[in-house]
Amino acid sequence: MTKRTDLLTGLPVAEDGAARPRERADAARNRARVLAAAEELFAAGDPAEVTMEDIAKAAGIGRGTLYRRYPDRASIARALLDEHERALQHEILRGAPPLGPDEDDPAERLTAFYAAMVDLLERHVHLLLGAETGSARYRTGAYGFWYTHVRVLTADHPDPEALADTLLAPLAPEIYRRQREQDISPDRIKNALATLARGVLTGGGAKPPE
Amino acid sequence: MTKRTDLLTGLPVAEDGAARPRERADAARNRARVLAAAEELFAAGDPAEVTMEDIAKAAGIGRGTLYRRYPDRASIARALLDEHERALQHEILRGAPPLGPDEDDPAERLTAFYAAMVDLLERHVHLLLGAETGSARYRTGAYGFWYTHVRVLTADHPDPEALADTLLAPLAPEIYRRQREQDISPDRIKNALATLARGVLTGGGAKPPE
DNA sequence: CAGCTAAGTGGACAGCATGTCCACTTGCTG
DNA sequence: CAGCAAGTGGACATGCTGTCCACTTAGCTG
Repeated sequence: MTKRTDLLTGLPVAEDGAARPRERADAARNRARVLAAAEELFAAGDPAEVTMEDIAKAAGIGRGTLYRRYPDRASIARALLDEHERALQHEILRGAPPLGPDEDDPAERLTAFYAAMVDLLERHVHLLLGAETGSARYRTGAYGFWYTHVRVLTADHPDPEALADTLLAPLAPEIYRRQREQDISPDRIKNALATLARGVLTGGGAKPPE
Repeated sequence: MTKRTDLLTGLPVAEDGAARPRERADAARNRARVLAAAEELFAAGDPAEVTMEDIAKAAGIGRGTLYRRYPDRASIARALLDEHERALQHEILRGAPPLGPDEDDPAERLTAFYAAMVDLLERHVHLLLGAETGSARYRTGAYGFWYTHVRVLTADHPDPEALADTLLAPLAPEIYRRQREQDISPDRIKNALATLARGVLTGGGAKPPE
């Protein structure tokens, strides 16, 4: 098992809550450089092509220093992404309707969730693509959160577990990029997803008469 | 631009339809070995981890020989996958209802398509995972076919282009693998997808009263 | 303010996969 | 059976990964 590290600082997590030595000034400066350089590189081209070497060079530090904090490209992207995802998660847990828990109609709440995710994707696809492509994505903490949320929203259906992954699939960053590359606007994507949400959660979906 | 090669034989495609020299016996034997070895390797572990070197070694040929026909792992997986996908495509174009063109209800035809794709996934996830993970998948000829099919089925909706990618997303091999790893049976996945198909295509989905 | 120590740094290194190249071998045809 | 194009396979150059360790430096302590 690899040692757990804090997402933002990249420092080892104190498992026992013991006081952790303060981050040194030079380390903090370099960390900031790394994040800034990485953000820029991810935005500039295909995030999947960005290497640890690129980031180290762009940040003006050595490879060893970079690896000291971040074991791979994905962890850097996640650090950059973290606060944005947290903000949305907070909205869902504590915010106002239609996103928050006081919304009564699951279809509308799912629709709002989809819309919020599209906004997140629109602003940060490059980070999401840099973070985890393919299978690794599903092992992320963030995915777990979205999964649980959708599973709860579909609780009235016979098989929420199977539905949840199905309903989250269209939010995969690769899909979003493809749609945007085809000049499909965020609003059109939101509408398509709303159709999905309402179609699945609004009474319909019963098997037609045999 | 890379030179186009035939999916099955890996030989250069004659752009002008000129007669192509017959494949030599030793070449044919090695091609068979490559495909057999690759099939086995893909099935054995994580297809994404299989390297060209592994395949060459398992097939008992040199790396140069392997690269002569197949430029990368994905093209080998596609060669193995090709006939299976073609069979399904044929069913869709010429087969009987509910998969074929004589099916009148788009919801039922989409449901049948989903079910057929789940069968394909169940049998060949390892090949699909070996073929193209992430973005490359959408540049495949096969994906284009599925896309067109779904776009036609959703033609009555205001935005079939946006919907098509959305509805295809849950069929991504990574999603399927994740669901199966969670012990969700193919049947449950088919049902979830049927919910989707019928929800979106059966009248529902209208915005609720304001 | 000087000395100490652990945190921090960066480049060297070994490992591994890729993709190309080319001298050699072999199947096929005439 | 001779000639040649197709086919073969391993060597090579390249690029990225992740680790390691000798050196540097920030910041505490007396």
